[in-house]
Amino acid sequence: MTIRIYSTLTRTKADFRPLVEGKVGIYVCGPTVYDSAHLGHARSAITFDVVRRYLTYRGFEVRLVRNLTDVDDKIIQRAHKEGSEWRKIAERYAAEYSRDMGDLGLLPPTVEPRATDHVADMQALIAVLIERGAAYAVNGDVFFAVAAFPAYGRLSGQEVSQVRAGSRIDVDERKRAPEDFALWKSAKPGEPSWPSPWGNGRPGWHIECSAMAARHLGVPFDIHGGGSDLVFPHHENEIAQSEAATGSTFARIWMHNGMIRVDQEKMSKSLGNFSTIHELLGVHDAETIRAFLLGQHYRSPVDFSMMALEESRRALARAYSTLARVDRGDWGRRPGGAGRAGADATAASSDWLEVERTFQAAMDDDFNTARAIGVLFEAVRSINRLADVSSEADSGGCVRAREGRELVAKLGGQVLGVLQGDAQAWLERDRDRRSAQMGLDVTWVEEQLLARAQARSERRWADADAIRSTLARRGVVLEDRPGATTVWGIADAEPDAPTKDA
RNA sequence: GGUACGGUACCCAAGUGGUUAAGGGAGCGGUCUGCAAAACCGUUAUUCACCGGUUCGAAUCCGGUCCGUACCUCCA
Repeated sequence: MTIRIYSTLTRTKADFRPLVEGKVGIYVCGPTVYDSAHLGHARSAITFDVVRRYLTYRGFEVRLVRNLTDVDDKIIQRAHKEGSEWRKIAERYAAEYSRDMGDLGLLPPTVEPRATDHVADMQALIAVLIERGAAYAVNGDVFFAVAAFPAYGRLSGQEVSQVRAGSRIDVDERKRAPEDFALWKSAKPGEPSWPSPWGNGRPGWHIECSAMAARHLGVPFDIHGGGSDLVFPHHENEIAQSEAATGSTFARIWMHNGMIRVDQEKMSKSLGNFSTIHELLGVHDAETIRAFLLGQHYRSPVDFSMMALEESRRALARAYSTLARVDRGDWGRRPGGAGRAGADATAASSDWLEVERTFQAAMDDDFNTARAIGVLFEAVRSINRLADVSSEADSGGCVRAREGRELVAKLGGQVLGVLQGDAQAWLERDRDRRSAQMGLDVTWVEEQLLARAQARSERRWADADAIRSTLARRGVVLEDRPGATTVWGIADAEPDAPTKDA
């Protein structure tokens, strides 16, 4: 089975054949480091983290390049506003981004190039463009001449005439045509600048990606990724610059992730409706955020809400409790559960080889993580069924359940970055976090548990139940396990009722 | 105005020509349990915004209508 990938360039899925057998080069547009990263940045990064992980799982040697734009108008503005130095701003937010991505469980990119380390590469590229007549210098600025690149607009489906009709284009007398864009900006007082053949200045935004991709992957390369809001003009301009300069294809496949929406609007800095990654990680586990994002296809817009995140948390908690159950060898408590039909279903769905094949088929189809997660949840149910009907720890059913547990952890962990690590520890962290959020006195809960255990051992059921109700009113739910042990957890909030915080 | 993408159950969501329309959340009924919880079983879309058309066959293709979102030089 071959992997099929949707390319924005062709608007269709096609079989993936890398340029070099067994190897894949990917370039993803990273952030401009002028402020904290929000969920939208996380989505893009996680999308391509999973692309990379899956291709690696399928045996490819992946080289992932994700840049940092560390010189830009917004960085300079921010520095002026804070009375700071632009390099310090860039440094601060680059470090924060790196920390956030690590916290979200992203594998570090193979290379994380910075624009300021590639100014010479950009200048060389600009020089070639001027030499070829695709760019022109005017008083220290250099512009790309869109007219010199007839294929301009192919990626976004825009026509130059229509672009020109757009009212948002800056009128700039120095440009030959309104759609031309800056490759090099002449230095202004108080702004960072580098010497160049056209005078002191700094690079335009688009040229950095062309230069860094060429430097770290060579041209052409396999996959270029980024948010769908970058299709026009950023990626369109990258193509124009790179292909006008080299005469060759730039990126073979263009992948774009969809935007995050809040109340039917795009989450963005300018609208102010964003949640930073750091804030979200204060409320939810990284894997919950990953599961939420990966629960829908990467190209679709996703509507963000705290309720939706909470649903993902519950789903993940269910999977984790199954893994933990297998780990502690909790077998055969409800032999009647599955029934005849259930037993057949179990046999069919606990064919782990088949499960892995189905998972692969989902991921092969343009990285359909939503379907892949569905496969994992079906496996979780099978594991529970097996555990329900099997009792001897060395019986076939228990062995199969353990194998299933390993498979779920392997696929989830290696490919999606969820369900990795110790299941019991995840559940405990989840409980601790939620009890803290509710302001629950854990010591008091433990005392109640002891009192109830005493009552139960004396068969004072009414007293035991009274304690259960008292705890329930505080949102604590009890689970009596085999033996004399009782574990406690936090009850799920009513779906429609807002969470009480008083 | 131009360019794309989308509208599937109570909610989220996968499915883009053909067996019972994934999965998750929520609800309800049941098994199990001292009572519970968890888990499991069953159940909640004869139907995929609406109207036409193509086809032996359509959620899926085509045309139209309505609604939503994004992009059109700040954006992941």
